[in-house]
Amino acid sequence: MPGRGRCGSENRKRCRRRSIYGFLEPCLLLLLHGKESHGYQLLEDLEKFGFHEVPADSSTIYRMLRSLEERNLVESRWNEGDAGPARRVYSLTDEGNLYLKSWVEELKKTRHILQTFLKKYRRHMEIFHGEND
Amino acid sequence: MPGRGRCGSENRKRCRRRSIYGFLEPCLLLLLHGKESHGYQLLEDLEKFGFHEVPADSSTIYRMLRSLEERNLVESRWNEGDAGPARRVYSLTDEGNLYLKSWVEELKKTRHILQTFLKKYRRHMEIFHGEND
DNA sequence: CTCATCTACATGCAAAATGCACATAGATGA
DNA sequence: TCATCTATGTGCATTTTGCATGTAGATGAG
Repeated sequence: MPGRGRCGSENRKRCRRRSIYGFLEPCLLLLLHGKESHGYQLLEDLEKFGFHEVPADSSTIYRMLRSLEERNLVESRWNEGDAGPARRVYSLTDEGNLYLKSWVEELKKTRHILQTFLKKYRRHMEIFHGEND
Repeated sequence: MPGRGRCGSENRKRCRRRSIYGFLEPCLLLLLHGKESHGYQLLEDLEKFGFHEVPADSSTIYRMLRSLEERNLVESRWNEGDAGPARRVYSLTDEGNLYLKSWVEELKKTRHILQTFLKKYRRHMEIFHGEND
């Protein structure tokens, strides 16, 4: 069931996200690495990264895939052979592979900044409250 | 010199960010933890987190601080005593302190997802190319 | 056969975040 | 006097994204 809310509780509207921005993009690229797939499948496979909630709406995923295709990072073909409605099957291009690689470098830096932040916070807590977490 | 470009090279326009979304918010809160400060100072102090480029424009920082104040997470007063132009000095409220704490929990989850992603990528590289990174 | 449901993809719209250009204004020193 | 630095802010356009909704073939129950 795609298109469901992402923010946990019911009637909250448009809550702040507080997660990695555009992280959907490298996730899709990595899922497509060495294994072609289609939007609806990718939506389900995103779970594998350990999100508590799906990090994006289905519409966002379809749009992201089209955006990747416009930038020649993935390519698509129609698969009408199998059961069910036709699917647009995406696969990674060589360029997309390189792009994924650059994303990984970026995410390593992000991890480092995150470490710095959390270390800094812990130090603060030790000084101000004698707590540690 | 605030207001400079953020994307490294010169003529590129509006490049994709590929970093943590809204990460500015917890950074500002942590910088204000136990030490009041003003926008222009905070802009410089952001370096301490190890960013390669400042993660936000000065206008974004000032707007973010106002937004935090509207949500009662920080409070401000005017400091006109010292040298130079008047500064709006912000300090963390109790509520803001709790909010920072919740941000930290969120960022720990983010760190975990990031680890999962990078591990998954490394595994792929080992399988597909015999490389490891 | 009919109809609800599931799978799959897509669009329209509005809200939110944010970069860039620019405005404002006091302080400072040449 | 005037350029420059510090400091805060606004206006505008672009990008991203959630939510609602549309379309359409496939599938199974009745």
